[in-house]
Amino acid sequence: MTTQSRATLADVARLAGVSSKTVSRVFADAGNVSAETRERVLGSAKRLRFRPNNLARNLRRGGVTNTVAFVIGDLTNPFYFTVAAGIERELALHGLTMVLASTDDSPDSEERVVDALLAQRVRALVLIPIADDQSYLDGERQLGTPVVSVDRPARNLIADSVVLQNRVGVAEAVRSLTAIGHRKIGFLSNPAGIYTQRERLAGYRDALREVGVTETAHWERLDDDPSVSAEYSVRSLLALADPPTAIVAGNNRGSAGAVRVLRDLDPPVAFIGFDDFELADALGISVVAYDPIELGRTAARLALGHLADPDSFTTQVEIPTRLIQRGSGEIPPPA
Amino acid sequence: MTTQSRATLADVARLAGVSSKTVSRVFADAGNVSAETRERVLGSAKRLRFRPNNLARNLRRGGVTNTVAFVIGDLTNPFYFTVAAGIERELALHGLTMVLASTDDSPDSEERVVDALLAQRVRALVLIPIADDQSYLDGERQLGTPVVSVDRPARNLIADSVVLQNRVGVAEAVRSLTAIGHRKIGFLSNPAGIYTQRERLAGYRDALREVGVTETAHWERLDDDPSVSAEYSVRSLLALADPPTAIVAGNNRGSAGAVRVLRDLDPPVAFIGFDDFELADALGISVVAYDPIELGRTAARLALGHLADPDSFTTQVEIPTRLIQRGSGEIPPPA
DNA sequence: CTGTTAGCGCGTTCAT
DNA sequence: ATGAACGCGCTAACAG
Repeated sequence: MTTQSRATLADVARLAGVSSKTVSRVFADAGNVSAETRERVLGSAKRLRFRPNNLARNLRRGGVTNTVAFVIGDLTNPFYFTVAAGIERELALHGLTMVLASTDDSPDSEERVVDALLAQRVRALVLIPIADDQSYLDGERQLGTPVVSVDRPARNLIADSVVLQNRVGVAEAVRSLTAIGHRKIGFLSNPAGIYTQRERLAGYRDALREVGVTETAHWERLDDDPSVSAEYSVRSLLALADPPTAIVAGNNRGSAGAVRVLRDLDPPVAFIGFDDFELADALGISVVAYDPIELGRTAARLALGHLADPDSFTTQVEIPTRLIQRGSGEIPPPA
Repeated sequence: MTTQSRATLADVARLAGVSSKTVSRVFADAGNVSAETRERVLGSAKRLRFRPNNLARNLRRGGVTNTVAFVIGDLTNPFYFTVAAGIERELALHGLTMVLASTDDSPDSEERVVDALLAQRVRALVLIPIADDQSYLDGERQLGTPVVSVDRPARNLIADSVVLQNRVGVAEAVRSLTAIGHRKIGFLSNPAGIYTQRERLAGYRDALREVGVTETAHWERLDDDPSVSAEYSVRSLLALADPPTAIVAGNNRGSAGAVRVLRDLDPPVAFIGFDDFELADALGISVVAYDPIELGRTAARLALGHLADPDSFTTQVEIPTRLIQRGSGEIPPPA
């Protein structure tokens, strides 16, 4: 197989017997070209397998592309990817494409990955902050590139952000448990150090404080070690001298572990997870749910808004959560 | 907020008192520049918030970028995005980034989406074919752009492909059922029209034919309508005068439905699904599993291989599947 | 180790 | 309705 070289505007123009500008008009403006010339140009283009070069086009137009970057932590996490789906959809409505890059949840690689994307002249940057300082983006922001942080607020950077109603969502869940009499409620969190988990923990404490429970430390299983399984944490709670009658998980990792342990317990232990998951309905698991697609769409909309009006104020959006009762959260404490 | 204009190589060169080529060397070659000059250039660049423009760089270098396109059907499908994760990882190892575009499983939009990506001068194209003709890509392939189809073979196009061991995998699953005495085995498929499902159906028939069962039509639930729920299909099988004693599902959609229906059945009905899923182990569901990450990695490797050696032959790879027994597939037929 | 010249493929700005 | 000249930001190919 021989690899031929690519045809350019000029090649097409030569074959069609017109100037390159006319070909340019056919492929871009679509105006001021006679139908006959147009046909001839398109015919030549097809014969030469011509494809307009967006690199050159964008360069001439001032170095702006039609792509928006999304910097994601871990590509295998369904949550992140569903957010990506939302971003992609919203962008597609506006003729923009998404480039995706992963930091593999490594704070050190964040700046490197982001830099590489900015060098591609993306029009906007949506990111899930992993590092604990995003001040390196300030210059780019001042140059007019919209920056939107998702799931967690950016640190040391003025930027739009879209986060979940973490604290209120968990508080609502815990309140539903205290309302039916629970007072001994466990909380699972791993990794406990990140923003979302800290917020959810705060919500858990809020709701318990409302009913006079302030000593919660022994019911909290806060870890920052992926090797500590959620199953293990649940079992350690149940092994307490005074075990909880209900458990709340800060993420779907915790739910997966809890489901495995709590299924055949007698007396049953109430459970509410954060993040909905496939089959949760079939298993009767109550959860604090939200719309991850909407999270992505909202982030994309904020980016597009800044693109349309560079002088607009930065915005913080909270995506609502809602408690979905499916049984496991409605189990009362043993009499 | 005022948006300043972006600094260029020349701006940095002027401030540093060197030629633009020297600045270029600092940011690209990283060779043949004295440490002192280098420092001065980097200092000026920082002050001006200079960021190299990859568009211009790539244009000058012959219009080749560092991006590979992945055209995906439906971003919200966990299978697809896990494949994407594999692609991204493999590409990242080679300094390439992935751009992602979705056809929303609409055959009509495929060519449009692909065209837009090719105009961005991606170095290679990985796609999940949705349309039933990919001949429109032949010109691009002849120009040297590697094309790799994933999950399904491309139609009317010479291209590398990576598919699953669909037929063999399902045959193995069905054989495990016939081995313990099952003869009446149902098969769920929706959408039944696509390549993977047709292959899996063929595997199902293969294995049953081996034990002399050739009349399988009434146990096959083949639909091409998303509104027909898997639950409904399962129930319709169980409602037969002579209901199956085991059921095999062609995808995880079928598994989700089957799990809901089969949980509390007496006598129990054996079940094996295609595609592994979260909590399948906790639920004791046997499945035909494979490594979707590996599917993506392999696709990326094929693309990279063609990039390294444009004259290499096209390759068809089959990713192995394996039967994971977790209980549901080991239930014998009622005596 | 550093600079000069030319041009990647296209669109803009004029002109005709 | 069409064309000529120039330049977007950068790097290849040469000098020196």
